[in-house]
Amino acid sequence: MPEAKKGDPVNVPSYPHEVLAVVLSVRDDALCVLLWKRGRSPFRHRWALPGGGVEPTERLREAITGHLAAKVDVRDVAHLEQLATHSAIDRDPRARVLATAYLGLVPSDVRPNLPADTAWHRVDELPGTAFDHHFFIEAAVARLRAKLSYTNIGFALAPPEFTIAELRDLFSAALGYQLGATNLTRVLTRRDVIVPTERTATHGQSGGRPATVYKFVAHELTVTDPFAVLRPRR
Amino acid sequence: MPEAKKGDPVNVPSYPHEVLAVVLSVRDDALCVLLWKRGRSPFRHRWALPGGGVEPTERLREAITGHLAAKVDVRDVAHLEQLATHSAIDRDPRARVLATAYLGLVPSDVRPNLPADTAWHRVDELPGTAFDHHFFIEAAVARLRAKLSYTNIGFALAPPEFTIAELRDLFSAALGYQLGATNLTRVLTRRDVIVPTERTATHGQSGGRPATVYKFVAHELTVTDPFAVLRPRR
DNA sequence: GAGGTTTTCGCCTATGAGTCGATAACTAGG
DNA sequence: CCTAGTTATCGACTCATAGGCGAAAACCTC
Repeated sequence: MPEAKKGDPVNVPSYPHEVLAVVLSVRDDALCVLLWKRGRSPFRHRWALPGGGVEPTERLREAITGHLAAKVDVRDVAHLEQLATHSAIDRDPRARVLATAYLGLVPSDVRPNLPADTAWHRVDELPGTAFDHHFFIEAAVARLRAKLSYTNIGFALAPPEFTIAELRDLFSAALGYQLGATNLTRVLTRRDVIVPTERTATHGQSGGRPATVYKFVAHELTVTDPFAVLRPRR
Repeated sequence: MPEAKKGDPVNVPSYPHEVLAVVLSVRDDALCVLLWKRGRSPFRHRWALPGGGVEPTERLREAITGHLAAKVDVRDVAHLEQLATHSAIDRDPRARVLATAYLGLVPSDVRPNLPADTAWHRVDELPGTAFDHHFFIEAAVARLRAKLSYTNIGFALAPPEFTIAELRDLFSAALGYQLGATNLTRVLTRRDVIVPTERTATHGQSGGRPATVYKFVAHELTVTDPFAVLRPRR
Protein backbone atom coordinates (compact mmCIF):
# COMPACT_ATOMS: atom_id res chain seq x y z
CA MET A 1 0.00 0.00 0.00
CA PRO A 2 1.43 3.39 -1.01
CA GLU A 3 2.23 6.08 1.51
CA ALA A 4 -0.28 8.95 1.62
CA LYS A 5 1.04 12.14 0.08
CA LYS A 6 0.05 15.69 -0.62
CA GLY A 7 -2.96 15.90 -2.88
CA ASP A 8 -4.49 12.60 -1.82
CA PRO A 9 -8.21 12.90 -1.07
CA VAL A 10 -9.13 13.55 2.55
CA ASN A 11 -12.84 12.92 2.30
CA VAL A 12 -14.25 15.36 4.83
CA PRO A 13 -16.63 18.17 3.80
CA SER A 14 -15.38 21.74 3.49
CA TYR A 15 -16.98 24.93 4.80
CA PRO A 16 -16.20 28.62 4.58
CA HIS A 17 -14.31 29.54 7.72
CA GLU A 18 -13.92 32.99 9.24
CA VAL A 19 -11.95 34.34 12.17
CA LEU A 20 -13.28 37.00 14.54
CA ALA A 21 -11.68 38.95 17.34
CA VAL A 22 -13.24 40.15 20.57
CA VAL A 23 -10.80 42.94 21.40
CA LEU A 24 -11.27 44.16 24.95
CA SER A 25 -9.76 47.14 26.66
CA VAL A 26 -10.53 49.52 29.51
CA ARG A 27 -11.56 52.96 28.24
CA ASP A 28 -12.75 55.72 30.59
CA ASP A 29 -13.02 53.34 33.53
CA ALA A 30 -15.19 50.84 31.67
CA LEU A 31 -14.49 47.56 29.94
CA CYS A 32 -15.03 48.05 26.21
CA VAL A 33 -15.09 45.94 23.08
CA LEU A 34 -13.95 47.01 19.64
CA LEU A 35 -16.80 46.88 17.12
CA TRP A 36 -17.22 47.79 13.53
CA LYS A 37 -20.38 49.07 11.85
CA ARG A 38 -21.35 46.96 8.87
CA GLY A 39 -21.95 48.85 5.64
CA ARG A 40 -23.60 45.98 3.80
CA SER A 41 -26.40 43.51 4.17
CA PRO A 42 -26.80 41.20 6.01
CA PHE A 43 -27.02 43.09 9.30
CA ARG A 44 -26.36 46.37 7.57
CA HIS A 45 -25.71 49.16 10.10
CA ARG A 46 -25.37 46.67 12.91
CA TRP A 47 -22.23 46.46 14.99
CA ALA A 48 -19.98 43.47 14.34
CA LEU A 49 -16.70 41.99 15.48
CA PRO A 50 -13.69 42.60 13.27
CA GLY A 51 -12.52 39.58 11.30
CA GLY A 52 -12.64 37.89 7.94
CA GLY A 53 -11.46 34.92 5.93
CA VAL A 54 -8.43 32.71 6.31
CA GLU A 55 -5.89 32.58 3.48
CA PRO A 56 -4.49 29.19 2.47
CA THR A 57 -1.07 30.11 3.81
CA GLU A 58 -2.31 31.46 7.15
CA ARG A 59 -3.08 29.79 10.41
CA LEU A 60 -6.11 31.09 12.29
CA ARG A 61 -4.03 33.23 14.62
CA GLU A 62 -2.14 34.80 11.74
CA ALA A 63 -5.37 35.44 9.91
CA ILE A 64 -6.98 37.32 12.77
CA THR A 65 -3.77 39.25 13.37
CA GLY A 66 -3.84 40.35 9.76
CA HIS A 67 -7.48 41.44 9.90
CA LEU A 68 -6.87 43.37 13.10
CA ALA A 69 -3.98 45.27 11.56
CA ALA A 70 -6.52 47.25 9.57
CA LYS A 71 -8.29 48.36 12.77
CA VAL A 72 -5.63 48.63 15.46
CA ASP A 73 -1.88 48.44 15.28
CA VAL A 74 -0.94 44.81 15.73
CA ARG A 75 1.66 45.69 18.36
CA ASP A 76 -1.16 47.15 20.42
CA VAL A 77 -2.63 43.73 21.07
CA ALA A 78 -0.83 42.54 24.18
CA HIS A 79 -2.54 39.18 24.40
CA LEU A 80 -4.41 36.96 21.98
CA GLU A 81 -5.96 33.58 22.72
CA GLN A 82 -8.47 31.34 21.03
CA LEU A 83 -11.98 31.44 22.43
CA ALA A 84 -14.31 29.06 20.62
CA THR A 85 -15.58 27.87 17.27
CA HIS A 86 -19.24 28.28 16.40
CA SER A 87 -20.98 26.12 13.85
CA ALA A 88 -24.71 26.86 13.87
CA ILE A 89 -26.03 26.12 10.39
CA ASP A 90 -27.68 29.50 9.88
CA ARG A 91 -25.39 31.79 11.84
CA ASP A 92 -24.84 33.55 8.51
CA PRO A 93 -28.08 33.86 6.50
CA ARG A 94 -26.22 33.64 3.19
CA ALA A 95 -24.44 30.31 3.66
CA ARG A 96 -22.95 28.08 6.29
CA VAL A 97 -19.83 29.72 7.69
CA LEU A 98 -17.87 28.34 10.59
CA ALA A 99 -16.35 30.99 12.86
CA THR A 100 -13.43 30.80 15.26
CA ALA A 101 -13.18 33.72 17.67
CA TYR A 102 -10.16 35.02 19.52
CA LEU A 103 -9.92 37.11 22.65
CA GLY A 104 -7.58 40.09 22.22
CA LEU A 105 -6.52 42.55 24.91
CA VAL A 106 -5.23 46.09 24.44
CA PRO A 107 -3.57 48.03 27.28
CA SER A 108 -5.48 51.06 28.50
CA ASP A 109 -2.72 53.49 27.60
CA VAL A 110 -2.61 52.70 23.90
CA ARG A 111 -5.04 54.80 21.87
CA PRO A 112 -5.14 53.40 18.37
CA ASN A 113 -6.39 55.64 15.57
CA LEU A 114 -9.62 53.91 14.73
CA PRO A 115 -11.15 53.93 11.25
CA ALA A 116 -14.35 55.94 10.93
CA ASP A 117 -16.65 52.90 11.07
CA THR A 118 -14.96 51.48 14.19
CA ALA A 119 -15.48 52.32 17.86
CA TRP A 120 -15.15 51.09 21.43
CA HIS A 121 -18.40 50.03 23.12
CA ARG A 122 -18.89 49.48 26.83
CA VAL A 123 -19.66 45.80 27.41
CA ASP A 124 -22.34 46.72 29.95
CA GLU A 125 -24.20 48.80 27.37
CA LEU A 126 -23.84 46.74 24.25
CA PRO A 127 -25.79 47.71 21.14
CA GLY A 128 -27.48 44.94 19.15
CA THR A 129 -24.78 43.05 17.31
CA ALA A 130 -24.67 41.26 13.98
CA PHE A 131 -24.82 37.48 13.62
CA ASP A 132 -24.05 35.56 16.81
CA HIS A 133 -21.36 38.00 17.84
CA HIS A 134 -22.85 38.81 21.23
CA PHE A 135 -22.28 35.20 22.29
CA PHE A 136 -18.62 35.54 21.54
CA ILE A 137 -18.45 38.82 23.42
CA GLU A 138 -20.11 37.35 26.49
CA ALA A 139 -17.74 34.41 26.43
CA ALA A 140 -14.76 36.71 26.07
CA VAL A 141 -15.78 38.91 28.98
CA ALA A 142 -16.39 35.89 31.19
CA ARG A 143 -13.02 34.42 30.25
CA LEU A 144 -11.19 37.65 30.95
CA ARG A 145 -12.85 38.13 34.30
CA ALA A 146 -12.09 34.59 35.38
CA LYS A 147 -8.47 34.80 34.30
CA LEU A 148 -7.93 38.09 36.12
CA SER A 149 -8.33 36.02 39.26
CA TYR A 150 -5.89 33.19 38.68
CA THR A 151 -3.45 34.39 36.02
CA ASN A 152 -1.32 37.47 35.41
CA ILE A 153 -3.48 38.46 32.43
CA GLY A 154 -3.79 41.98 33.81
CA PHE A 155 -0.48 42.82 32.14
CA ALA A 156 -2.36 42.95 28.84
CA LEU A 157 -4.81 45.58 30.12
CA ALA A 158 -2.37 47.79 32.02
CA PRO A 159 0.24 50.30 30.89
CA PRO A 160 3.90 49.27 31.29
CA GLU A 161 4.01 51.13 34.60
CA PHE A 162 1.26 52.24 36.92
CA THR A 163 0.36 53.14 40.46
CA ILE A 164 -1.75 50.93 42.68
CA ALA A 165 -4.63 53.38 42.46
CA GLU A 166 -4.56 53.15 38.68
CA LEU A 167 -4.38 49.38 38.80
CA ARG A 168 -7.29 49.24 41.24
CA ASP A 169 -9.41 51.37 38.90
CA LEU A 170 -8.36 49.22 35.95
CA PHE A 171 -9.25 45.95 37.66
CA SER A 172 -12.49 47.39 39.04
CA ALA A 173 -13.53 48.45 35.55
CA ALA A 174 -12.59 45.11 34.02
CA LEU A 175 -14.30 43.06 36.72
CA GLY A 176 -17.34 45.31 36.99
CA TYR A 177 -17.14 45.83 40.74
CA GLN A 178 -15.06 47.89 43.13
CA LEU A 179 -12.17 46.32 44.94
CA GLY A 180 -9.82 47.49 47.64
CA ALA A 181 -6.30 48.65 46.90
CA THR A 182 -4.76 47.03 49.97
CA ASN A 183 -5.79 43.54 49.16
CA LEU A 184 -5.19 43.84 45.43
CA THR A 185 -1.61 44.86 46.10
CA ARG A 186 -1.02 42.07 48.56
CA VAL A 187 -2.48 39.35 46.38
CA LEU A 188 -0.63 40.38 43.26
CA THR A 189 2.73 40.98 44.94
CA ARG A 190 2.63 37.77 46.93
CA ARG A 191 2.04 35.88 43.71
CA ASP A 192 4.94 37.73 42.11
CA VAL A 193 2.62 39.10 39.46
CA ILE A 194 3.58 42.73 40.05
CA VAL A 195 6.67 44.32 41.61
CA PRO A 196 7.33 47.86 42.85
CA THR A 197 9.89 49.93 40.96
CA GLU A 198 12.19 52.48 42.55
CA ARG A 199 10.22 55.41 41.25
CA THR A 200 7.15 57.25 42.45
CA ALA A 201 4.51 59.21 40.60
CA THR A 202 2.09 62.02 41.24
CA HIS A 203 0.08 62.26 38.01
CA GLY A 204 -3.60 61.80 38.70
CA GLN A 205 -3.34 63.08 42.24
CA SER A 206 -4.24 66.43 43.79
CA GLY A 207 -1.64 66.49 46.52
CA GLY A 208 -0.94 63.67 48.89
CA ARG A 209 1.82 61.16 49.23
CA PRO A 210 3.35 60.14 45.91
CA ALA A 211 2.45 56.63 44.84
CA THR A 212 4.99 53.90 44.21
CA VAL A 213 5.17 52.92 40.55
CA TYR A 214 4.63 49.23 39.93
CA LYS A 215 5.05 47.03 36.88
CA PHE A 216 4.09 43.50 35.86
CA VAL A 217 6.83 40.93 36.25
CA ALA A 218 5.99 38.99 33.09
CA HIS A 219 4.26 39.89 29.87
CA GLU A 220 3.35 36.38 28.90
CA LEU A 221 0.43 34.52 30.40
CA THR A 222 1.29 32.57 33.54
CA VAL A 223 -1.12 30.71 35.78
CA THR A 224 -0.96 31.09 39.52
CA ASP A 225 -0.34 27.51 40.38
CA PRO A 226 -2.34 26.63 43.43
CA PHE A 227 -5.62 27.80 42.17
CA ALA A 228 -5.96 24.06 42.43
CA VAL A 229 -8.01 23.40 45.50
CA LEU A 230 -7.38 19.68 45.80
CA ARG A 231 -3.69 19.45 46.56
CA PRO A 232 -1.43 16.42 46.70
CA ARG A 233 -1.18 14.66 50.00
CA ARG A 234 2.23 15.28 51.47
CA MET B 1 -29.78 47.92 -1.94
CA PRO B 2 -31.27 44.43 -1.71
CA GLU B 3 -31.31 42.45 1.49
CA ALA B 4 -28.78 39.61 1.64
CA LYS B 5 -30.34 36.18 1.28
CA LYS B 6 -29.46 32.54 1.20
CA GLY B 7 -27.11 31.71 -1.63
CA ASP B 8 -25.45 35.12 -1.79
CA PRO B 9 -21.66 34.88 -1.96
CA VAL B 10 -19.83 35.06 1.34
CA ASN B 11 -16.34 35.49 0.02
CA VAL B 12 -14.28 33.66 2.62
CA PRO B 13 -12.16 30.61 1.73
CA SER B 14 -13.33 27.08 2.57
CA TYR B 15 -11.36 24.27 4.15
CA PRO B 16 -12.04 20.64 4.99
CA HIS B 17 -13.05 20.53 8.64
CA GLU B 18 -12.93 17.55 10.96
CA VAL B 19 -14.04 16.99 14.53
CA LEU B 20 -12.08 14.92 17.04
CA ALA B 21 -12.86 13.70 20.53
CA VAL B 22 -10.50 13.25 23.46
CA VAL B 23 -12.56 10.78 25.48
CA LEU B 24 -11.16 10.41 28.98
CA SER B 25 -12.10 7.92 31.66
CA VAL B 26 -10.56 6.26 34.69
CA ARG B 27 -9.74 2.58 34.03
CA ASP B 28 -7.91 0.42 36.58
CA ASP B 29 -7.00 3.41 38.72
CA ALA B 30 -5.45 5.36 35.85
CA LEU B 31 -6.67 8.16 33.64
CA CYS B 32 -7.08 6.81 30.11
CA VAL B 33 -7.88 8.14 26.67
CA LEU B 34 -9.82 6.33 23.97
CA LEU B 35 -7.73 5.78 20.81
CA TRP B 36 -8.14 3.77 17.66
CA LYS B 37 -5.44 2.27 15.51
CA ARG B 38 -5.36 3.65 11.97
CA GLY B 39 -5.54 1.07 9.24
CA ARG B 40 -4.52 3.38 6.43
CA SER B 41 -1.82 5.81 5.49
CA PRO B 42 -1.02 8.45 6.60
CA PHE B 43 0.06 7.38 10.07
CA ARG B 44 -0.89 3.79 9.37
CA HIS B 45 -0.77 1.70 12.56
CA ARG B 46 -0.45 4.80 14.70
CA TRP B 47 -2.99 5.57 17.40
CA ALA B 48 -5.44 8.36 16.65
CA LEU B 49 -8.37 10.18 18.22
CA PRO B 50 -11.82 9.17 17.04
CA GLY B 51 -13.54 11.67 14.80
CA GLY B 52 -14.37 12.53 11.21
CA GLY B 53 -16.09 14.98 8.94
CA VAL B 54 -19.00 17.32 9.56
CA GLU B 55 -22.17 16.84 7.52
CA PRO B 56 -23.90 19.94 6.12
CA THR B 57 -26.84 19.46 8.46
CA GLU B 58 -24.75 18.88 11.59
CA ARG B 59 -23.20 21.25 14.06
CA LEU B 60 -19.76 20.34 15.36
CA ARG B 61 -21.12 18.86 18.58
CA GLU B 62 -23.63 16.73 16.72
CA ALA B 63 -20.95 15.56 14.32
CA ILE B 64 -18.60 14.36 17.05
CA THR B 65 -21.49 12.73 18.87
CA GLY B 66 -22.29 10.81 15.71
CA HIS B 67 -18.72 9.67 15.19
CA LEU B 68 -18.44 8.58 18.79
CA ALA B 69 -21.55 6.44 18.52
CA ALA B 70 -19.53 3.96 16.47
CA LYS B 71 -16.98 3.59 19.29
CA VAL B 72 -18.85 4.03 22.56
CA ASP B 73 -22.52 4.29 23.29
CA VAL B 74 -23.42 7.95 23.12
CA ARG B 75 -25.27 7.75 26.42
CA ASP B 76 -21.97 6.72 27.99
CA VAL B 77 -20.50 10.17 27.43
CA ALA B 78 -21.50 12.07 30.54
CA HIS B 79 -19.91 15.36 29.54
CA LEU B 80 -18.79 16.91 26.27
CA GLU B 81 -17.21 20.32 25.79
CA GLN B 82 -15.28 22.04 23.05
CA LEU B 83 -11.53 22.19 23.50
CA ALA B 84 -9.81 24.00 20.65
CA THR B 85 -9.47 24.34 16.89
CA HIS B 86 -6.12 23.65 15.24
CA SER B 87 -5.15 25.08 11.90
CA ALA B 88 -1.51 24.26 11.15
CA ILE B 89 -1.15 24.14 7.38
CA ASP B 90 0.42 20.69 7.27
CA ARG B 91 -1.19 19.00 10.21
CA ASP B 92 -2.54 16.52 7.67
CA PRO B 93 0.08 15.67 5.02
CA ARG B 94 -2.57 15.16 2.34
CA ALA B 95 -4.25 18.56 2.44
CA ARG B 96 -5.10 21.38 4.77
CA VAL B 97 -7.73 20.21 7.25
CA LEU B 98 -8.92 22.28 10.18
CA ALA B 99 -9.74 20.28 13.29
CA THR B 100 -11.95 21.09 16.24
CA ALA B 101 -11.49 18.83 19.24
CA TYR B 102 -13.91 18.07 22.06
CA LEU B 103 -13.28 16.77 25.55
CA GLY B 104 -15.55 13.83 26.43
CA LEU B 105 -15.82 12.09 29.78
CA VAL B 106 -17.07 8.57 30.48
CA PRO B 107 -17.89 7.36 34.01
CA SER B 108 -15.63 4.66 35.38
CA ASP B 109 -18.45 2.16 35.79
CA VAL B 110 -19.50 2.06 32.16
CA ARG B 111 -17.62 -0.51 30.13
CA PRO B 112 -18.45 0.05 26.49
CA ASN B 113 -17.87 -2.80 24.05
CA LEU B 114 -15.02 -1.42 22.05
CA PRO B 115 -14.40 -2.28 18.40
CA ALA B 116 -11.30 -4.37 17.75
CA ASP B 117 -9.16 -1.46 16.62
CA THR B 118 -10.06 0.69 19.64
CA ALA B 119 -8.60 0.70 23.14
CA TRP B 120 -8.05 2.76 26.30
CA HIS B 121 -4.52 4.09 26.84
CA ARG B 122 -3.11 5.47 30.06
CA VAL B 123 -2.37 9.14 29.57
CA ASP B 124 0.89 8.79 31.49
CA GLU B 125 2.13 6.12 29.06
CA LEU B 126 0.90 7.41 25.74
CA PRO B 127 2.02 5.70 22.57
CA GLY B 128 3.06 7.88 19.64
CA THR B 129 -0.08 9.35 18.15
CA ALA B 130 -1.08 10.32 14.62
CA PHE B 131 -1.15 13.91 13.37
CA ASP B 132 -1.14 16.55 16.13
CA HIS B 133 -3.41 14.49 18.34
CA HIS B 134 -1.08 14.45 21.34
CA PHE B 135 -1.48 18.22 21.65
CA PHE B 136 -5.22 17.81 21.94
CA ILE B 137 -4.78 15.06 24.51
CA GLU B 138 -2.45 17.15 26.64
CA ALA B 139 -4.86 20.07 26.51
CA ALA B 140 -7.75 17.82 27.46
CA VAL B 141 -5.97 16.32 30.44
CA ALA B 142 -4.92 19.76 31.67
CA ARG B 143 -8.47 21.06 31.30
CA LEU B 144 -9.96 18.11 33.16
CA ARG B 145 -7.48 18.38 36.01
CA ALA B 146 -8.06 22.09 36.39
CA LYS B 147 -11.82 21.72 36.35
CA LEU B 148 -11.79 18.96 38.94
CA SER B 149 -10.69 21.69 41.32
CA TYR B 150 -13.28 24.36 40.75
CA THR B 151 -16.27 22.64 39.14
CA ASN B 152 -18.38 19.56 39.81
CA ILE B 153 -17.02 17.85 36.69
CA GLY B 154 -16.26 14.75 38.75
CA PHE B 155 -19.84 13.62 38.17
CA ALA B 156 -18.83 12.69 34.63
CA LEU B 157 -16.07 10.37 35.81
CA ALA B 158 -17.87 8.72 38.72
CA PRO B 159 -20.59 6.08 38.91
CA PRO B 160 -24.07 7.25 39.96
CA GLU B 161 -23.28 6.22 43.54
CA PHE B 162 -20.00 5.60 45.28
CA THR B 163 -18.21 5.53 48.61
CA ILE B 164 -15.69 8.13 49.65
CA ALA B 165 -12.87 5.63 49.29
CA GLU B 166 -13.90 4.97 45.70
CA LEU B 167 -14.16 8.66 44.98
CA ARG B 168 -10.75 9.30 46.50
CA ASP B 169 -9.21 6.66 44.25
CA LEU B 170 -11.03 8.08 41.25
CA PHE B 171 -9.86 11.63 41.87
CA SER B 172 -6.36 10.46 42.68
CA ALA B 173 -6.18 8.60 39.39
CA ALA B 174 -7.57 11.51 37.41
CA LEU B 175 -5.32 14.10 39.04
CA GLY B 176 -2.25 11.90 39.05
CA TYR B 177 -1.49 12.27 42.74
CA GLN B 178 -2.83 10.86 46.00
CA LEU B 179 -5.24 12.88 48.07
CA GLY B 180 -6.78 12.45 51.48
CA ALA B 181 -10.32 11.20 51.95
CA THR B 182 -11.15 13.54 54.84
CA ASN B 183 -10.44 16.72 53.02
CA LEU B 184 -11.94 15.57 49.74
CA THR B 185 -15.20 14.84 51.52
CA ARG B 186 -15.27 18.16 53.31
CA VAL B 187 -14.47 20.23 50.26
CA LEU B 188 -17.02 18.53 48.03
CA THR B 189 -19.80 18.44 50.60
CA ARG B 190 -19.33 22.02 51.71
CA ARG B 191 -19.64 23.08 48.12
CA ASP B 192 -22.78 20.97 47.75
CA VAL B 193 -21.15 18.98 44.98
CA ILE B 194 -21.81 15.61 46.62
CA VAL B 195 -24.34 14.52 49.23
CA PRO B 196 -24.56 11.39 51.37
CA THR B 197 -27.43 9.00 50.73
CA GLU B 198 -29.16 6.95 53.41
CA ARG B 199 -27.50 3.75 52.36
CA THR B 200 -24.16 2.17 53.14
CA ALA B 201 -22.00 -0.25 51.20
CA THR B 202 -19.36 -2.87 51.85
CA HIS B 203 -18.23 -3.91 48.37
CA GLY B 204 -14.50 -3.38 48.00
CA GLN B 205 -13.88 -3.78 51.70
CA SER B 206 -12.46 -6.69 53.70
CA GLY B 207 -14.29 -6.08 56.92
CA GLY B 208 -14.53 -2.79 58.70
CA ARG B 209 -17.19 -0.21 59.12
CA PRO B 210 -19.51 0.07 56.11
CA ALA B 211 -19.03 3.21 54.08
CA THR B 212 -21.74 5.77 53.48
CA VAL B 213 -22.85 5.88 49.87
CA TYR B 214 -22.61 9.32 48.28
CA LYS B 215 -23.85 10.77 45.03
CA PHE B 216 -23.29 13.91 43.00
CA VAL B 217 -25.96 16.57 43.46
CA ALA B 218 -25.99 17.73 39.83
CA HIS B 219 -25.11 16.05 36.58
CA GLU B 220 -24.57 19.24 34.63
CA LEU B 221 -21.46 21.32 34.89
CA THR B 222 -21.57 23.96 37.60
CA VAL B 223 -18.72 26.24 38.66
CA THR B 224 -17.93 26.72 42.32
CA ASP B 225 -18.42 30.43 42.46
CA PRO B 226 -15.73 31.95 44.60
CA PHE B 227 -12.84 30.40 42.85
CA ALA B 228 -12.57 34.11 42.16
CA VAL B 229 -9.81 35.40 44.34
CA LEU B 230 -10.49 39.08 43.89
CA ARG B 231 -13.87 39.61 45.49
CA PRO B 232 -16.10 42.68 45.46
CA ARG B 233 -15.54 45.15 48.19
CA ARG B 234 -18.38 44.91 50.66
C1' DG C 1 4.86 75.16 59.94
C1' DA C 2 -0.14 73.78 59.83
C1' DG C 3 -3.76 71.56 57.53
C1' DG C 4 -5.31 68.79 53.79
C1' DT C 5 -4.77 64.74 50.88
C1' DT C 6 -3.44 60.34 49.36
C1' DT C 7 -0.64 56.28 49.86
C1' DT C 8 1.12 52.57 52.47
C1' DC C 9 1.80 49.62 56.32
C1' DG C 10 0.73 46.76 60.31
C1' DC C 11 -2.47 44.31 62.77
C1' DC C 12 -6.72 42.24 62.99
C1' DT C 13 -10.50 38.88 61.35
C1' DA C 14 -12.62 35.41 58.38
C1' DT C 15 -12.68 31.42 55.54
C1' DG C 16 -11.54 27.36 53.75
C1' DA C 17 -7.80 23.78 53.01
C1' DG C 18 -5.25 20.11 55.04
C1' DT C 19 -3.65 16.83 59.05
C1' DC C 20 -4.04 13.70 62.57
C1' DG C 21 -5.70 10.95 66.14
C1' DA C 22 -9.73 9.21 68.52
C1' DT C 23 -13.95 6.89 68.01
C1' DA C 24 -17.69 4.47 65.54
C1' DA C 25 -19.28 0.48 63.23
C1' DC C 26 -18.86 -3.34 61.14
C1' DT C 27 -16.67 -8.75 60.21
C1' DA C 28 -14.65 -12.98 61.47
C1' DG C 29 -12.81 -16.21 64.58
C1' DG C 30 -12.62 -18.30 68.80
C1' DC D 1 -20.93 -13.78 73.19
C1' DC D 2 -16.72 -11.65 73.29
C1' DT D 3 -12.46 -10.04 71.22
C1' DA D 4 -9.29 -8.71 67.73
C1' DG D 5 -8.91 -6.76 63.29
C1' DT D 6 -10.34 -3.49 59.83
C1' DT D 7 -12.18 0.46 57.78
C1' DA D 8 -14.95 4.72 57.89
C1' DT D 9 -16.02 8.94 60.03
C1' DC D 10 -15.80 12.81 63.03
C1' DG D 11 -13.82 16.53 65.77
C1' DA D 12 -10.13 19.46 67.00
C1' DC D 13 -6.23 21.39 65.47
C1' DT D 14 -2.85 23.98 62.19
C1' DC D 15 -1.95 26.64 58.22
C1' DA D 16 -2.28 29.59 54.22
C1' DT D 17 -4.40 33.24 52.09
C1' DA D 18 -8.10 36.69 51.46
C1' DG D 19 -10.09 40.83 53.12
C1' DG D 20 -10.77 45.14 56.32
C1' DC D 21 -9.60 49.10 58.89
C1' DG D 22 -7.22 52.64 61.07
C1' DA D 23 -2.79 54.76 62.04
C1' DA D 24 1.24 56.55 60.18
C1' DA D 25 3.98 58.16 56.25
C1' DA D 26 4.88 61.40 52.71
C1' DC D 27 3.87 64.55 49.85
C1' DC D 28 1.24 69.25 48.60
C1' DT D 29 -0.35 74.25 49.31
C1' DC D 30 -1.07 78.18 51.85
